[in-house]
Parts: sequence; C-alpha cells; structure tokens
Amino acid sequence: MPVRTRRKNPRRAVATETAAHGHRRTRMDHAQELAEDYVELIDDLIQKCGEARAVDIARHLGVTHVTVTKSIARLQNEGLVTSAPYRSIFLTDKGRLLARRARERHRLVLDFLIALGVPRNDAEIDAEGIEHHISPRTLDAMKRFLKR
Amino acid sequence: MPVRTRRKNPRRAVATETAAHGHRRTRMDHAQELAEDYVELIDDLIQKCGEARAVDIARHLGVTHVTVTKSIARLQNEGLVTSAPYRSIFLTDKGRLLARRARERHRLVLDFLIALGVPRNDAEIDAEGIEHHISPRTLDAMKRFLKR
DNA sequence: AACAAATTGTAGTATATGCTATATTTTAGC
DNA sequence: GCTAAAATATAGCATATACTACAATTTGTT
Ligand SMILES: [Mn+2]
Ligand SMILES: [Mn+2]
Ligand SMILES: [Mn+2]
Ligand SMILES: [Mn+2]
Repeated sequence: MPVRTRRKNPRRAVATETAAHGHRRTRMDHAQELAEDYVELIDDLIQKCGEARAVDIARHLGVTHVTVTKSIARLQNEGLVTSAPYRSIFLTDKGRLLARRARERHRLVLDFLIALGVPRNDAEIDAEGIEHHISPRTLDAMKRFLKR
Repeated sequence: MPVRTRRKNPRRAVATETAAHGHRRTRMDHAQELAEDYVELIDDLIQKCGEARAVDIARHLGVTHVTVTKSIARLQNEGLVTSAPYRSIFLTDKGRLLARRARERHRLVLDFLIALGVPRNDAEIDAEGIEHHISPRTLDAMKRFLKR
C-alpha cells in the first residue's frame, strides 16, 4: 500500500483548460456516435433489403431489439428517423444527410487504414470506433495520404 | 412523410455477425477508455505535482469533482487506484502499468497524426478520442509510418 | 381461417456517467 | 489556535445504454 502523504504546497493550476478541451470533445463525439452508426446502418439496410427493421438493426449492432427500440425513440425525438408501431424504420431528410456524411467518412477512414498497411479485418473493426473522432482537418490529412 | 410499406419478403439475414464484431469491440473500448484517461492523468499529476487530487483531475477532464469521486470509486473496485477520505489518489501497480501503456499509445497516436500533417491543436483533440480504438495491428502500422 | 413463428412493444432492472446543492473535513493564513 | 478558503463527501437527481421476461401484433404457411 502506498503511503498517503498530506498535501503541503497547493501547486498552481497546471494548464488544464486546453486539456479539458479534448476530453469534452470526445464526450460530445460519443453522444453523437450512436446516432451516426444507426442512421448509417438504416440507410444500408434500406438500400440492400428494401427496409430497415429493428430486428436486423439489432443483429448488426450486436444488441437486443429492446435496445434498438429505445435508441430509435431517441433518434426520432432528434428528428433523424420516423417509425410507427410494428413497422420498419425510415430516415428523415436530416437522417439521410447524416447517414451519407457518416458513411463517406467511415469509408475514408477504412480506406486510409488499409492504405496504411493495417490488415483488412483489423481495419474494419478499428474504423468502427475511430470514425467518430475524426475532425475535418484529420479527414483532410487522410485524403491527402490516399492521393499521394 | 415516407410511405410505410409492410414487409413482403423476409430477406435472409445479411451477414451480420462480422458487422456486430466491430460494434461490440467499440463498446468494449468505451468501457475501458475512462479508466485509461484517468490513470494516465493521475500518473501525470503525480509526476508533475507530486500527487493527484480529485479537484485537479476534475479540472483536467472538464467535469465536476463529484463525477471524479464516483469514477475513482469504480477504478478502486477494479484495482487500478487506491484512495482514502480527504486524501489524494494513488495508482496501484496494475494502474501504473495501464497508465504507462495508455500514455505510450496516446503519444504515438499524437505523433502519428502530426506526422500525417494534422495541425497540432486538432491532432491533440482527435488523439484523445482515437487512442482508445487502436488495435495492436494499427499501432504497428503507425509506428512503421513514423519510421519511414 | 387458423395456427405457429417472427417481430415488436412494454415493464422492470442495472450500470456508467454526468449534474446541483449541501454538509463535512482539511488546509492555509493570520 | 482561530478562522476562512479549499477540498472532499454525500444526497438526490437525470440521462443514455444495456439487459431479461413477458405481452401483443404481424406475417407466413397450412
Ligand atoms: Mn462506428
Ligand atoms: Mn490518453
Ligand atoms: Mn482519451
Ligand atoms: Mn470512442
């Protein structure tokens, strides 16, 4: 067990505001990323299957249908999707827009990782998490790398 | 409003298990990332200030000290830190190990983004989120890029 | 049309992370 | 040593995301 010394000299606040920035941004990214994954997947399902059903979303995300139902309710409140009881899920214009932007960024991140030399399987898994923390500046840098 | 058609032909389950993989991994990463950020910061504070106090952690992360207290309780349950009432926070051996690994990875991701041409400010913010979704394979690829 | 299977809804629960407001304790300055 | 400020603790609350268990509805097949 470590010795517990009492503090003696209150050090002046080390530059914290800048550090807090990054963490705040990450927390905001996380609040947004479920929405991005959902609308991207819903858009995919509609194109591939003709419609997006809760059960398919659940299987794709690896969660139960109950979790999907609750999340969809949140997305509906935010104006990203529409849904009616016992019916499949649709994207609003706003949702479709977010889906397209999310997919583009996702694809670019994936292509970038592969171009960097990451094995496809690992690249796919990592991209699923990384994609939500990419600022426009970093996206630009990845684009430049792909064009090199 | 979109037309709500009833489903006609239940499509066979599109390959879902592989897709679910990435999402499951991302959720696991998120469960781990608060721990990583905390122990890394605590290690920093101990080195720079001699000790890690809840109020400093709070300022660095941009949350209230109450949030820090609760999170520290969780980390203590997981054996990463020790704490006593009205005393500063210490890392266990396990916590120190995680902190060192997290910092190394964090630094590498940051260096990589900068080398890629991302402005330092954006790189610092993005790295804070990205670092937690980097598999060993991707880390290797980044190392190779830095050595190129 | 009736039945079984699939799908969706609902109730109740759990955990993690965040907050404000207030009480307590420690620290620092006099 | 007192006292005020700083730090920490505690109570109460809110939200997001996840689950199991069970009820209701829809769909596909006989
Ligand atoms: Mn994703
Ligand atoms: Mn870090
Ligand atoms: Mn981080
Ligand atoms: Mn993340």
